[in-house]
Amino acid sequence: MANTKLQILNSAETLFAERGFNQTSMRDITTRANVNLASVNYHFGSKKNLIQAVMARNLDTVMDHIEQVLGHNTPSGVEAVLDLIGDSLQRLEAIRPGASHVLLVLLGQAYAETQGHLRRFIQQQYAKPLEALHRVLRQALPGLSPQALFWRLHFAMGAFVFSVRANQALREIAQADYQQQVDEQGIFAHLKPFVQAGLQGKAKQ
Amino acid sequence: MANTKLQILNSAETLFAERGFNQTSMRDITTRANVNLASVNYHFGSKKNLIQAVMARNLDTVMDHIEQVLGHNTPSGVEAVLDLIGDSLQRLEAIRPGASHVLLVLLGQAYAETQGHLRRFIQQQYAKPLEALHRVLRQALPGLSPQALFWRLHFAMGAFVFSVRANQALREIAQADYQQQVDEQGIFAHLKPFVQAGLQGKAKQ
DNA sequence: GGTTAATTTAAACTCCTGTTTTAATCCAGC
DNA sequence: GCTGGATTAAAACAGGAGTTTAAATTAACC
Repeated sequence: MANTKLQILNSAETLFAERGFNQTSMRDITTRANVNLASVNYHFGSKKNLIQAVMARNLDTVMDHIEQVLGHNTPSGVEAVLDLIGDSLQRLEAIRPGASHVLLVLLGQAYAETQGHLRRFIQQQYAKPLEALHRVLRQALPGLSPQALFWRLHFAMGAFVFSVRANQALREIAQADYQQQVDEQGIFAHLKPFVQAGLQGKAKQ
Repeated sequence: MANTKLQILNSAETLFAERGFNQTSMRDITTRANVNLASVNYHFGSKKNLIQAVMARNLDTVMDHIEQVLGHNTPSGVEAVLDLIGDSLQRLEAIRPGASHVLLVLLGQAYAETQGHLRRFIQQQYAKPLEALHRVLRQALPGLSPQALFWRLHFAMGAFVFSVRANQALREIAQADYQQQVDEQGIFAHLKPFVQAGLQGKAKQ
């Protein structure tokens, strides 16, 4: 069946998001998917390829939307750009519930891993929409030098990615210390003003 | 010799910072240190304990300084708090060159790991200075609710930690794309205004 | 319906991991 | 100089990892 491939993809996606790439073995994946161990290598070639496939399935949706929107309008202002990203994630979430969380966790791991093969994969595979995003942000932040923008974008991504990565732990702490029930969107609501202010803050000196 | 323990510590520190905890095997460590494989378990008990020992050696210096300064003065304003952290890192750097970079990379990994045993270790071991830092930041940012401050602190840490974690890759990109030579302090110079603006940005709604 | 290709299966393979064991060696203190 | 605890050394251990193999099964096509 072509079902096997899909079951592997779903199983891997769930486990990757829960435990991370390295903490998830092929045996974990195939057991959960009720398929044979060797089928992963048969259908995907290697674990590395499977990781990229899981990544691509989620990121494609988001990047397609971003590319499409930026093809028509040019959002003005940092907030509009951040909203575009938020909207794209919500679109993914509508298509497959839970997928936006999964994607963010995977993204976090992709940028946190030492080797960086996933990071290269992303930058090559989605060069066009990423460049478009960079372009509108340059326009929205004319006061920043290219270097400053480069770093701030990565700081923003770091804040983003980190908050999702440590999501579970942080949510537990937040709940214990502040009796505060937090969901994914609640975190995003806190994140947006932070990133927006950080990007717009006046440059050094 | 008591030298063995120190050589292990130094070797592990270097390799952890370069490749990460999981990508560094005990054999890597002992080979580099020119000591026997079993000596790690003899002197430290386990790899997990070794990781904590490496962490503690660096974090102790920084936290001691922070605790001491906050015991005397109360810095007013976000910038002063950020400068205190920066100064503490520079102090560590003065004692052992390269150590501040190592510490930041280790911190990043500590907060990025899935299990989080290092995160718990840090929060227990350094509860007092961390609480003091939290206190002065509350005073410096009276407009933020406890919940908002909680999240922004973690966003800030994420930006911080991420930028150091992806340090090597980002520096290569920055150099290739912008002919920009960047060192550790150069990144910090970019980071400070971002975090400062992010922390001070007006809360949502 | 028989043939061929695609897929699934069970098992083994190879490599690497952290840890433990047991013997050898070192080095004080008497 | 000898004794006894501390340290180092070589080797093996036990378990888990990703991948490969070769046979069995299923599916598709003429």
